[in-house]
Amino acid sequence: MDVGRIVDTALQLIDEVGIQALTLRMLAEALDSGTATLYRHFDGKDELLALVADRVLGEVRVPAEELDGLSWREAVTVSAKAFYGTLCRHPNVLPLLAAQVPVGPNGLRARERLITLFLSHGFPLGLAARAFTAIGHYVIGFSIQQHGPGTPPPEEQSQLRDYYNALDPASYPATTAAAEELTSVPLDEEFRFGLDLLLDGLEKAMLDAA
Amino acid sequence: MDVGRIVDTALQLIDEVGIQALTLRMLAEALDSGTATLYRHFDGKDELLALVADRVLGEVRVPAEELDGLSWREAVTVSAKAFYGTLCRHPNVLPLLAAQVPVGPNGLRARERLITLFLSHGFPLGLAARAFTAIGHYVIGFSIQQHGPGTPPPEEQSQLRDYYNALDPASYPATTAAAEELTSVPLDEEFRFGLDLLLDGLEKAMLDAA
DNA sequence: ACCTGAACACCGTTCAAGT
DNA sequence: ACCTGAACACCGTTCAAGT
Repeated sequence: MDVGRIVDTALQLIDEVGIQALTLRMLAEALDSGTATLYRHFDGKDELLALVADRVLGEVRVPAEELDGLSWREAVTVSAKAFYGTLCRHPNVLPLLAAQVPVGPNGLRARERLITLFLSHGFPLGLAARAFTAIGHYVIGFSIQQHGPGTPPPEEQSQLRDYYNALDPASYPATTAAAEELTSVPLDEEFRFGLDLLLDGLEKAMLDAA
Repeated sequence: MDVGRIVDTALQLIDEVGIQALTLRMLAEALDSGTATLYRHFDGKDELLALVADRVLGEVRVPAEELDGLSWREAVTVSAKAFYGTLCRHPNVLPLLAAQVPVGPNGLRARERLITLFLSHGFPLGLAARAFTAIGHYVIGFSIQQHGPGTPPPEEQSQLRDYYNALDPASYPATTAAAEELTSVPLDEEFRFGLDLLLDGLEKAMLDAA
């Protein structure tokens, strides 16, 4: 039994039941083993979870050919969407990615690629570094807010709308007026909206720097 | 013993030891009580944590007078900085705020106020709603990334720089080149940078809509 | 009627005993 | 030398017994 299979199984279980509900006993049983055996392959639950987080980051696939010939703006959009898509496939893993700066091998590779992308399009080093950080924050922040109170996404959206609509309009005139807008916009579209805000800002920063 | 005192004490303990390390026994002892007694005031640890999260949101104070006469851009900046400042005082609470859409009374009030701010400056309803979401995502996402691997902020920044610098420059040329930029920029400045990107984008969206 | 000590089922982790 | 059953300390939660 190698670490890869343990991490794969842990990710599968987390996708099904969440981080909170994953227990080492459950994981051991799924691997036809015992909890004590697991400890021979990693140092504790926290380290295992870090491996799972990096495993998910490794799932983000942006073939270099796909970015060839694109403007930096298009290339960043493709990359951010790929990242976002992967996070949406593993919503239960999001708290792990948000809780700390990812420094596993796959996290480092992703960081390296995006900073290189900015540099290759003439961004000054400082702007490239901060652009990377801002976009990373945005994608993770957006994804984590989206997959909120545990319930499945479609249910949740309409539940949230019901909640907003049930509020007293006298106390919350703006929130109730915007209830439809806050919850009915397709999430992909809302993701694009915020991303475009950031890209508009970066475009302006590049013009100002030139 | 009222719920307010329980939540205040829980927040104090979380500020000191973190969410993971807070136990109901510890909380009960700090209140000179027993765990069973706590359950008469809330339904379980999760509900208590939701109360703590909303308690923190209630700490964000932006007096209406302070926003009088400001442009929407200035007013949003003041509000976002106040929010950010409060989150920095309670970094251990961040995972709670990121894990779900805050629907407690203080969360609702904050949402209402910011959407109203946009509306009062002529933003269309849809743009106001999405601007609120984008900025909320950004502030929480930025804050949560900033307070990463458990270690205190100053240590962490230099630790992270050492980590980046120790990488093989042949494998990670961009990351090592940007190591200084990634970790040495004052955090407040970096926060402002990303926020300004968003505000630039919103300004453009307003011009396009007009 | 209200409160709570003590117990319950279960967790992450460890280690002495097995092979 | 390697593996692991069984135990340890402790968790969130519950309830029957006290006041």
